[in-house]
Amino acid sequence: MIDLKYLQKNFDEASLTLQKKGVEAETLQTLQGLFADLKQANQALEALKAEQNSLSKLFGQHKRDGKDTTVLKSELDGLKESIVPLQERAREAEEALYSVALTIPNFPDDSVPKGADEAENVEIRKVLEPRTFDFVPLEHWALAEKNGWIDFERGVKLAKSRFSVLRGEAARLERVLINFFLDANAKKGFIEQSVPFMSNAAMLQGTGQLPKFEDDLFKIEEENLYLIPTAEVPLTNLYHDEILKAEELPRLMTAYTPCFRKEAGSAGRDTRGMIRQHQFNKVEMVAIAHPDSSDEIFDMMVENASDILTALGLPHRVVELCGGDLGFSAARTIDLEVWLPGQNKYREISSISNTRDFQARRAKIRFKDGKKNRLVHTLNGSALAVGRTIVAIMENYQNADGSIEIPEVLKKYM
RNA sequence: GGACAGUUGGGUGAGUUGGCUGAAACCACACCCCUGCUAAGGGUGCGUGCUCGAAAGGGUACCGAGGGUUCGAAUCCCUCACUGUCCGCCA
Repeated sequence: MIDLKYLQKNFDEASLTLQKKGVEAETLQTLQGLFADLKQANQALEALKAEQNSLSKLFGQHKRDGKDTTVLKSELDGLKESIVPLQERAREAEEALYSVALTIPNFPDDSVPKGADEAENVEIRKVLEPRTFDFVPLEHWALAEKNGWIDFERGVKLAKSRFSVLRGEAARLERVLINFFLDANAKKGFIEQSVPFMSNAAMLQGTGQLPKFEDDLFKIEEENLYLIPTAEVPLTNLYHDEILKAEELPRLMTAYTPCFRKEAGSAGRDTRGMIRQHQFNKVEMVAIAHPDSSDEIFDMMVENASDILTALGLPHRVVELCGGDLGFSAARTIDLEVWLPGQNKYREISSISNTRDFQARRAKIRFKDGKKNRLVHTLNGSALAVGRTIVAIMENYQNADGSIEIPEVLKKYM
């Protein structure tokens, strides 16, 4: 959630900044109005409550002293009655405020490039030269068929479309990649965690998936739980509603989890192959950081993910997202896009974001800064998406006969 | 799934004949003093959110969550969640 007090004091600036993310000034006007309403409603209510409290105290005293209380009682009865509508008004004002506030995206950093969509993202650098093929490289789904690696049909039979089954070497490669990623992250100081793959609504609100993006989540109705769309949710919320000591920062965490997404709104996109599945595996990094060091940690996370791709010998590029392509919670995001020779294009394989205090405010994650409690910064990033790494290995390491080499660094794991 | 018990501040834990308890005491922690050596003594401070205030300080809310009774609830009632124990079931 954005800082409403900041919005109130710096409306024009804030409104300009959020334009980058496509938020209308009008919406912010409304929000500001609701914030003022709530304040006013609370002030009126609290004044009466104060009176009620002190008179009730007096009432008790009179009772004990055996004094007459009939006058006080009728006064209090009147007060009580006049409090009811104020209470209702305050409740409504709060509801109205949050129903809007929770749907406003984070402020992008000043450094974020302007732009409407992914076409205007900015390439920062390329790493590794794509190899040249003396044959026409195949797409991964064709290679999967040749090698019997992926059973798309039976995945659909077991669940529904956008589910698949990995077989033999491919299944093993998946397991090996997870280990490789976790080990690499551990070397950078990320502590491995094994977390629930389901999450309750409060946690999902903490990281920003709810209430706005409920349609993207698989929900278990009877239990009031959701399948996690990313390990960012459990990892970040590990410290939900906690106050950490300054010296406990940063907390660096990593976890392997499957991720579940309905992919609502991407109908027809990437339907062939395993680029976009309802369930995919991912190893995630999350950092809970002191505000002063979140930029430094962000760079470290980008470097870590990029280094992993380099170690796998996978050509990729580092891309800074423009305002229009930035996610809801992110102040800044760098994507790593891996080269897919079969598709002849770069495709996202990792996304690293600094959400600043946006998630921390929702999830109430603070730290003691001397006497005061301050919001932490939270960061998250994939290192890496497992399924897409398999796709990248297949396409980049394919031979003319359709067989696939295993990258050197993975051989000791296989 | 069934039965019973419980859920208070960083921890242990009082308070459950409703008011003087936002919360005793102890521990932990921070600062200060004494002392002078590996141990101890004394003092002060020490929950969170919102809000008013330049600050000092004040108001309000929170004793698992939500609702109810009442002039007034940590204390009474209802619903739910969670924890513990026993039974059942089970990888």
